[in-house]
Order: sequence, then structure tokens, then C-alpha cells
Amino acid sequence: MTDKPAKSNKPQKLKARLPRGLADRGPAEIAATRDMVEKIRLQFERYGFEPVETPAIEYTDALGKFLPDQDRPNEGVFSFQDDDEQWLSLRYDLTAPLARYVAERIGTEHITLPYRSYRFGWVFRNEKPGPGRFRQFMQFDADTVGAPTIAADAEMCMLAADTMEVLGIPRGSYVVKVNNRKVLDGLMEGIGIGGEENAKRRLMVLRAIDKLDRLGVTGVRQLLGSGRWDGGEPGKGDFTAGALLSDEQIGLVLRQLTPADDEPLLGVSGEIWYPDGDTNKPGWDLRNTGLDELQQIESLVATAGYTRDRIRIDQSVVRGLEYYTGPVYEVELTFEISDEKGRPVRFGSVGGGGRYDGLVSRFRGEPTPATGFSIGVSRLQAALTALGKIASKPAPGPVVVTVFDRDRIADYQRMVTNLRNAGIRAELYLGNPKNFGNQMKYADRRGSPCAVIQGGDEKAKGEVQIKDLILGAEIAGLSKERDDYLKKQAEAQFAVKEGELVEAVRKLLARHGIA
RNA sequence: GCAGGUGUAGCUCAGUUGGUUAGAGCGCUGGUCUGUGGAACCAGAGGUCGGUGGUUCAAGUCCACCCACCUGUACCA
Repeated sequence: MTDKPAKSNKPQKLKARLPRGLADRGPAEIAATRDMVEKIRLQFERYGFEPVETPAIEYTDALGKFLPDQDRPNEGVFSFQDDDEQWLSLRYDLTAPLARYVAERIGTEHITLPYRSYRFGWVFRNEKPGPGRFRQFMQFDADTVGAPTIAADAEMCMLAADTMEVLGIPRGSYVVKVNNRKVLDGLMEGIGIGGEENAKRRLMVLRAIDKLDRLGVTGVRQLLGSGRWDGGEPGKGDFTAGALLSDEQIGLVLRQLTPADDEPLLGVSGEIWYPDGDTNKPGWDLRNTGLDELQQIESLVATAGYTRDRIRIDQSVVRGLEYYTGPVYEVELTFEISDEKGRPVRFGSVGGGGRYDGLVSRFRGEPTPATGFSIGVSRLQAALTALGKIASKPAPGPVVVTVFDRDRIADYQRMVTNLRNAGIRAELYLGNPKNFGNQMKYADRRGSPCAVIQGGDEKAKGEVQIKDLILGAEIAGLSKERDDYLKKQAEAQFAVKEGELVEAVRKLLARHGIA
């Protein structure tokens, strides 16, 4: 009857697992994040921004244009219904919630325009995760609301560049790319795809342009025209439909990026490229306004001393968000990043932003200009970690006071208390004290700088032993020059009077540069 | 979503043309070891072979479907 009773009777173990795109974070990562956030915060405050926080949850309609789809309520954003059936969503960026915050307060004494504020926190996107792409990640964001001047945009670019450098990314290893949506919008109107009926097509054109750095002129040309096979040749891989522009239209779009196919990409070189020719097309005014604004930004940042290796006009920058109405910026790391197997990894942009003149005014009758910039803290941290620029080593552990004599736990605990009262991280060994070697092993794994030991012999002399575990580790690794070895050995463990314990530990920590 | 690839212990991987009870290294736990961590030796725990179904006397191995992960691509308000 029962062939394999043992198997079926075994209780099914619950599998411990984490949903994809989410990450647990240990002490080293937390320390790195805290460090980055603090550096960014100081820089943002230096620019005159003040802190403001909003919750992680908003009414769905406050975040974007759409209510969740009946079939796919969580497409892109995590959404759910409140008790009263109203739709709520987890925020997917910090800009839209700020727009809501400001719109609620304009005209009160709580806000003085132009209003400058910053915030950081977790944001959520329900998308396919990848390297540097998470479903929960941290952003650090600054916005200026109520300033129509292009100087506000130029300042965001400078802030972006400065912040990269305070984070330890050297000049030349990052670049802030700037473009203007007005250029692209005017251009598209000019080639005859303006108007509501062409909205979808314009989106395809923007997406195609955005892929210039990845797919090159050839790929963009295919996407603007009949479409592209992702295997590289017809029939290979998956087919991406194109925007079906005519050759003439494609030519005009590409000419905004480069004078001719085999010419260098003038539009992304930092120059502002005004293709000449027909200047009477509808939309050309808008395009030229955009180009003039770019010229102003270029001039503002150059006068402030920001060279083109830091902030550069790049007319292929699009940014995904549809609410951008003017200048857009994107921060990229310019070095190659490889994963642990040596394969190159694309991390995408580590920051971005732009002008969103419509986002606050959605809540109000009157127009309210605004511009902002966000750093993708999580992605930047992932990139820096992949580069080995962030120490994966956790901070030093606490001093461990070992238990030699079980009957004297109270004495040991008092030593711990004394150390703690002196501001030194310390703990009593709480495991089974039977095997003293295990206590050392424990202290070692905790990353303790030193262990405190008091056995019967020391107690009789009114002393304690302090064992320097960091030095000890060095000795164990060294080739044994006898004299040197003995000298270090003596340094690595020494006795002090009971009353001098705190001072001796403090000195030892100082010697190793531990606060 | 689409295309391709990969799934064997916590990790890195072996596992023959289908053939007994699925292995190694590292890691982990305990011991040698109530006077000292990173060494050595000994012992032990840990696997629904990603899942389900099928072919077969017999499946980790062959077939189908599903799932997860990786890469590319698409989407990303």
C-alpha cells in the first residue's frame, strides 16, 4: 500500500525566498548607503535646498495620469485599493509626490516661491529587474518649484556634476548630458507628426532616439523606419516595430543628431547643432527656442567653470518620463563595468531629471514651473560596488569580553558596561563559554578589534589581558622573521591593571583608526 | 512580453551509452581543546537532482509542458 511513507509524511518545508528585484541589505551595504546619502545631503544643502519628506504611498491619480488597468492594476506601479475603494500606489519616484505636496501648500505661509527642497527614500517600480535595476530602490531628489528661469535648470546640472564628485567619482568618469524636449517636440511637429493623432508615433520616435548610444545611427534609422530585428539581422531574434517614417522624415530627425550618416555625431558632441535648411516648417520656432535654451545652459555652466567633460549638450537624450516639458538631464558613468564573471554590464543612467512645468499645475488652475534632479542611489551604489570602489568589508565589530570563569559573569559584564559608558562598542560573550577557543573564534568572526580576557591568574594580580585581534591576524599571515615576530607577538597581547582597561582599549582602537 | 541559454548540498562544480544507496572541494556544526581566532586531524548535519507528467524493467541522465534565474530585446507614467 504505502510504498514511500517516509517521503510523503515529511512535513513540507517552507522555502525561504525573496521576491525578485528586491534585496536584503547587510551592515556593509547599509554603511555604504548611509555614507553616500550623507555626502549627497551635504552637497544639496550647500545649494540651498531644504529637506522635506512625503510618504511612500499616494493616491494613484496623484502620481500619474492613469488609474490602474482593470486587468493589470500593477503594471509598472504597485497599486491596491483602500477600504473606501480608492486606488493607492507606492510611489515610483520622488518628483510626482513633491508636486502634490507643493500644490497643496502654494499660497500658504509654508511655502515661499521659488521653493527649493530635497528628499531621499525608497521608490518602487514593478518592472523586470536587472543589474542595477531593482523593484525597490533609493533615490535622492532635489526640486525647484516656481522658477521659470533657465538658470534653475543650469543649476540642476551643476548640482549633478558636483554631487558625483563629492561621491568620489573623478572628473572624466561621469558626464551630465543635457537636452531639451522642446527641440525634439518642435522637430517632430516640423516633420508632420504633431497633433494628438500622432502621439503614439511621437513616442516611438523618442524611444528610437533614446537608443542612439546603444544601437547606433543604423539601429535608430531602422527603428524610425520599418523596424528592427534584435538578433542584428532580418529574421534573427525578436522584431521591434518601427515608427514608419519616410526617408525624408528620418533624414530630418537624424540630421538633428548628425550632419550626415558617416559624419561624427555632432548633436552629442557638446556643440549645439542647428541643422540649416528649411526654417519655415511648423514647430521650427519651438525647436529653435529649445536650442536657444540649451545655448543659455551651455553659457551659464561654462561661465560658472563647468567644462564640457562634466556637463555636455547631447541631443539624443530623451528621458522616459512623459511629464518633461523643457530641459532634460541625465548622468552617466563613463567607465566600463564588468560583473564577477568579467562580462560587461550596462547600468544605464545613475541620475536624471528635467523641467516639468505641467506637473504641479495639474492640481491647480495656474501654470507652475518646476525643475528637478534625482540620483539613483541604489543603482549608483550597485555600479560602484561592481567596480570595487565600495568596501564590502563591514565596519569593525565590538570589543568582546570573554568569559573565563562562569562564576564571574557579573565581573565581566561590569567590564563591558565600563567600556560602553566610555563610548566604546562592547559586548559580553553570550555563547557557551566551555571552550575558550570558540570565544576567540567568535570574536574573530565578529570582526572585533580586540578581546578582553581575565582568568584566575590575572584576577589574582588585579590585571586583565587585552588581545589585539587585528595585529594577531597580521602576525598569522606574516613570514616569520623571528625577532619581528616576537616583537609583534608581545604587542598583540598584553596585560594592564583592571582600572586601566578602558584607557588601554581606547589606545588600541586609536592605533587601528577605529573611532 | 519575445528570443536564446542555464537549473545537481549554503557556495563552486563532477556525475560514463539510462543501471545498485547521487559525489568532491570550500563552507557549516561538533570533537581532539575551561588558558587563547585564523593551522592540523577526526566526526557529523545538509539533496523532493527546479516542478509536474510521460517513455522504460530501470530516469539526475531521454521526451513534453510549466517554473526560476542569466543574457539580449521590448516596456519602464
